[in-house]
Amino acid sequence: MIQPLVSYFKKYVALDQHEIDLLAPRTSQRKIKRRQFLLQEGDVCRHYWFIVRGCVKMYGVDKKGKEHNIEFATENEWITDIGSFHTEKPSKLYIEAMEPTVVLQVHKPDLLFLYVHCPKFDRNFRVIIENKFVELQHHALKNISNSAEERYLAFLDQYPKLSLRIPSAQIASYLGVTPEFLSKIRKDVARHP
Amino acid sequence: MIQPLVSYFKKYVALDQHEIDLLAPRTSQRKIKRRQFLLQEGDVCRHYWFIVRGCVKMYGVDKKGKEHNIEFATENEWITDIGSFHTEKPSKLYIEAMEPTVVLQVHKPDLLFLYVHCPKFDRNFRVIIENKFVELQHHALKNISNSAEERYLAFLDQYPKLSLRIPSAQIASYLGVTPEFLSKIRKDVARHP
DNA sequence: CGCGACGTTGATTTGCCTCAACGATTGTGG
DNA sequence: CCACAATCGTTGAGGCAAATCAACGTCGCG
Repeated sequence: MIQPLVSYFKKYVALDQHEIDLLAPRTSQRKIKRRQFLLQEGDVCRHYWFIVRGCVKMYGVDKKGKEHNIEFATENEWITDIGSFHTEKPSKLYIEAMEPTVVLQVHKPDLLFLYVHCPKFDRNFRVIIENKFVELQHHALKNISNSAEERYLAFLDQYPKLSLRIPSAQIASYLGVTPEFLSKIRKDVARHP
Repeated sequence: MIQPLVSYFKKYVALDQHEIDLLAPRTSQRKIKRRQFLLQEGDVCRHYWFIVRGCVKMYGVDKKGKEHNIEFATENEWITDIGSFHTEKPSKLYIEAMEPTVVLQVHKPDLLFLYVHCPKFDRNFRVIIENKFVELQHHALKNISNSAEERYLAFLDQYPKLSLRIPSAQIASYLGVTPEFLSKIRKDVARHP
């Protein structure tokens, strides 16, 4: 059942049988429907989730009630609110399924156990978060230096599959523009190839 | 000489004498003047830098030649272009001193040596990057969900010392607004307490 | 069938940018 | 020690990118 996860770690430092045996009993599979939540504002985030199948979004809600996406995750990606996970303070974020989704979740005490008993997990999760950091930094820089149209084209370029899979209003939220304005951008882009 | 760094690690998982002895010969102190660079676009980033004294900014330059700050670092903080450091591809970023600055730098082969020979460094650098990730995520979310004035006030609140230490044009660049517009914000804020 | 999710369009408004100009400092070389 | 340049913050006029608000068409689905 944790086969997707074992394959995933081969990209970093592959796990040996002993490590797989440590990991397997500390993950649990969970199925969530479209529009269900893995995390809601106010919850303390106590898990890392590995997406086996499906697609989720992570977002914050501003004082006017608008949602602002900061991260998407699909097959073979990890998602969690690292801030809340560490501090054990209530999260200000939501993680919600955009499709029927299957995750493997690792509970915080189990992850700490893995860190303590096997340094390779420290290593692997260090590299995972480094990659996430690079991606986020790239996104943050583009957001302050490029126009909305440039950001949209960059998104299509960087996440071609995702852009076909999720509603464009979700992309708009991630890019920091309104759905209406993104619609205009799409029209312009279609006109001017 | 590496005393500031040893003290720093006590915040995470403190180093024992053996680990200090591994680390010390693998750091080198470097002094850079105001406006000098630790990294320029096109360089491959081969170091982690720990700021002992001073202050640096990391930024990208857009096609119109404008600088956009994505990170500041001051005493007891690490800075590097993690993307370039990992891939060994040329960086698209600059790291420039805003004040006369003293850093301890760790060269990539030395860091890899530390990772391999002592798991505690994996652990510590995992936690360091996790904290940086949380900070960046916070910033990215604010940038798409708040007005320029709200972002400015949040910056003052989160980095009160830094906001007194660096020119406000640098803050404007970090917040994604022009210096002129930030000036107007400051006037409004001063008027309306 | 009817309802909610989704995308689109247009009219109007606004937050922020551009450009240009101007003091106030600070630094620096003659 | 002064002249001069460079940096830094500020102000104002005008313009544009993107938001707001409202309305409408289409689709998929319960």
